[in-house]
Amino acid sequence: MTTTDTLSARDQILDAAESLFASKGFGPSTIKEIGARAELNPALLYYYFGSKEELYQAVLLRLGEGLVARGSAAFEAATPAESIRGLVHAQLEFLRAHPNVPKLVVRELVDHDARHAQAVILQIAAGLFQRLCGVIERGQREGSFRRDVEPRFAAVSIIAQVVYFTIARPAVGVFLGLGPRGIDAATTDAFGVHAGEFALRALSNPEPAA
Amino acid sequence: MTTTDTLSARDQILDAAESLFASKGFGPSTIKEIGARAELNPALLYYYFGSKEELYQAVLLRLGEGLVARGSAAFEAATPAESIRGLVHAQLEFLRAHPNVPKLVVRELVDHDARHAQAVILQIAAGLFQRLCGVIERGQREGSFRRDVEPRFAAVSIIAQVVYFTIARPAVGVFLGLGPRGIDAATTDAFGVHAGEFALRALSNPEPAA
DNA sequence: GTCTATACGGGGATAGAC
DNA sequence: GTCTATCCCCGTATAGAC
Repeated sequence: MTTTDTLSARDQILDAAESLFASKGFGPSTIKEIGARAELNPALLYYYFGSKEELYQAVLLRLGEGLVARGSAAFEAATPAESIRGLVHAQLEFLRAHPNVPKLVVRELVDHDARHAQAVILQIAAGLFQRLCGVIERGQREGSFRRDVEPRFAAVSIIAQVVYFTIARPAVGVFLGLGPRGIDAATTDAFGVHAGEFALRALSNPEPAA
Repeated sequence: MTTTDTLSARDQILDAAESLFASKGFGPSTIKEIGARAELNPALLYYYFGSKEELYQAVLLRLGEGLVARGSAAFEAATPAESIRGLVHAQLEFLRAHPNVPKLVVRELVDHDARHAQAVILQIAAGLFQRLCGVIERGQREGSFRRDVEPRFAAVSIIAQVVYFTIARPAVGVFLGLGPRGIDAATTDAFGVHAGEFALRALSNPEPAA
């Protein structure tokens, strides 16, 4: 089982690094800690990845792959409105299930101005953002959405709600009067519904006949 | 000028630490760098603050004070709609002028689950969030805003747009087709207008007579 | 209050055995 | 491929002169 073990060791390191980078950031996470969490020798990291920084990039790359997939189903909905509801719901679900994703991406944004995350950002841009814009434009053509909205700004507003809620969870909990740990699954679901409807009301055409 | 020099040294350290923590994060910022940027001996840091962590807390505390002030004027507008427009504009202006603020706060959220930022979060909650909720509720009572919206969720959605746009600037630039550095002042202003109108359309009552 | 000098630990990374 | 041992630098923090 040499091959299996090889893959497994590499993945063990990636898993350990992902959770450590997500919880502590790049700088404070140490090679020795990553090795310990992976239950492997820290020196293996250099065998597989060459350096701590290259390991970091590999983690980001692997993360980006799973991110787009989850939202894709939403774009097959019949109406633009359903697509948007589905997308918000799917993204919120995904981010809740994988809290490392937004943490790592946002950390990369503020820590390194996204220098290591260009590939991930392009993935998201092509896989989610552009398609969301397409859905909005379709709604505008079909007359259900108002035309005096810049589709790309609207897409930013939609994504912003989901991402902010996830990232700023401790602050949002305090804002809502629930305490820094007070956001539960029910609140998250309720906010997901709100975010979708909020966006749809902002987009909906007051004169559907126009 | 002993007193002046004393204050000035302390503030020089705070200024240097603020910009360094904002640009590199807490972990990677070193005592020696902070001293160098402040043009003072690194050992002074311990004289004034006791430790690197206590210095960090002092930076966060000082930052929180200026944050609320800028938005406060908006709450004196005549109508809820004007308050929301004014708040979005003022916050976007403030965040653009002080890019350290969102960076440090978000960094603290993801790095330490906001453990060091509790005081700042409470400040924002009391000084901005609650008042924003109050404005929304007033609009609902007066009939200009629809009543089937949870005011606190709506407030989160409003803040989310502004914060996300600021924090995720490199990603948003790519999304908009402008490149990672492509967001200029005009785009920021345009988005600010959009964000305000987006929220107001989502809130506005379709049957103003109700 | 401000500086110099230094202790001390822990960091990333490498050499080389197996 | 995996491990042991270790180098060397740089980090925080302190002691003590001025």
